[in-house]
Amino acid sequence: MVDKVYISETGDYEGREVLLEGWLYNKRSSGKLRFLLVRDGTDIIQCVVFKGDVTEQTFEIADKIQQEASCRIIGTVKKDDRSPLGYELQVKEMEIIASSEDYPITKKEHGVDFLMDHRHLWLRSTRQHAILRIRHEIIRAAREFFDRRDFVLIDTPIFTPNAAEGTTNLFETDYFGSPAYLTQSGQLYGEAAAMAFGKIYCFGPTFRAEKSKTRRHLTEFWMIEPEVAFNDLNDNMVLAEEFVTHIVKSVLKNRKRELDKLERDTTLLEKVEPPFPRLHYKKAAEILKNCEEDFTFGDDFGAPHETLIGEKYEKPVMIHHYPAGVKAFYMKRDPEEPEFALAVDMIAPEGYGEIIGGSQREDDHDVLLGRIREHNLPEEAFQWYLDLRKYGSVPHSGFGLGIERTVSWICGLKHVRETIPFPRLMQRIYP
RNA sequence: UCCGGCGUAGCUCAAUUGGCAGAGCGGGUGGCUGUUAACCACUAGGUUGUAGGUUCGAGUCCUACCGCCGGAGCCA
Repeated sequence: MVDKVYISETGDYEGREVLLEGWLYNKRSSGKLRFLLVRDGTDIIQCVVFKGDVTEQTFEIADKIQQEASCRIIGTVKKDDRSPLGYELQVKEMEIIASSEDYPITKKEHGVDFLMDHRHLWLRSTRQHAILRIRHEIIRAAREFFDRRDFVLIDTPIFTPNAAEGTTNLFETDYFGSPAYLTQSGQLYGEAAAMAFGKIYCFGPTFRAEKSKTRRHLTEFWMIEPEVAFNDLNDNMVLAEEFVTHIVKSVLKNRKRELDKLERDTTLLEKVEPPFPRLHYKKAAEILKNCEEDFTFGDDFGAPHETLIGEKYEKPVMIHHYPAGVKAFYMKRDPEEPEFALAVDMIAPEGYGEIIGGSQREDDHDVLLGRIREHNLPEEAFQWYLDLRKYGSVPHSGFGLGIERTVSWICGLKHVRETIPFPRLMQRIYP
């Protein structure tokens, strides 16, 4: 009985006969030789079929097998320095499990739209493997970071009865005859959980119905949001920079191969280390003034502004104390300068823009109630949220990190659509 | 919603001033004992996004529409 092995394990079987199961990635030939590149998800191995070594039937199979046909191959593992894997398989027998007629994704380049129409098949390519393995590592490291610090994972609801910040950018669904909305953030529920458990995080999909057609936007994306009781804005920034550092270091350590595959220059990633530069909004606005970029003091920063500031530093930058008027109702204002909110955005370097948005939350019941009224929000819907300020309110803060933008930055991609297995964009909900 | 760009073979693209619609890849057939996006020869493959207009003649110029891409706003 031959051992069935994964390609990633073949190094342990040098000189031995093994059984591989996989799909044909590519095929080349030369006279009486057939070179089959076979993948099984763990890696790719070149299988060499020599006409003199196999039956006529096996050689025929090796000759005719189509791209992405599934197959079973028995052969001997041989060390070979010409192989990227270090090993290849000298084939003895093979069989086709299922054929693959006219596989649409060929070896030549394709356009993005075509590839996105075939996203279910595109996932089989090596570049997508590298990106999605890095995504996995980022998520793994993010959870590890909070788990090690004894944060409790609290899953927040996806159906919500009302909008946190107005309904225009929310997806509405029919919830047994009443409108319900897909969540745009777990934060408010995270605050309730932080009052119960002290330090928590939530991790789940979020939905924005904004008609954004840019390389940074998805309508469905994943966000990881910690919330910590008794943390002020400064604690929040320390947590954020340590968190991002842990993620970057984990990827550099555990996914070197994938970064190489993507030809990512890791020079700047290797410099990610606390402390990150911190910029008061006023200071950031001053930088923009010197850049001749169109900007009015008091406005929020647009994407070009963020890029400009982000490119001035080698590490991620944290901009804090935004004008209260441009920020959400739940953000606490600085008692020293009440025109500014205790908010912080983290801007990734190399033009990747905002990856984190966070703040210290308003913890005073009456002030918060006033804000809800100022914003014309439905007061009754926020009773439970106001309760958190009625029963033992404490200073607290948190932030949300966008997974796809983080993957995009760390992988050095120019578009977020490749960072999620099945992206949902304004113009795309297939496949 | 606004601004800009692009729609030609299954895919990626070319077609000079408006003058015979082409190449590579992929498919098919044949050849080669070490290929690395293998190579070589042959072969099939087209309502040039749609509708109208200008012209002797439109892939090319004009109008409208459709689709996609990028950017702005909004945000992670």
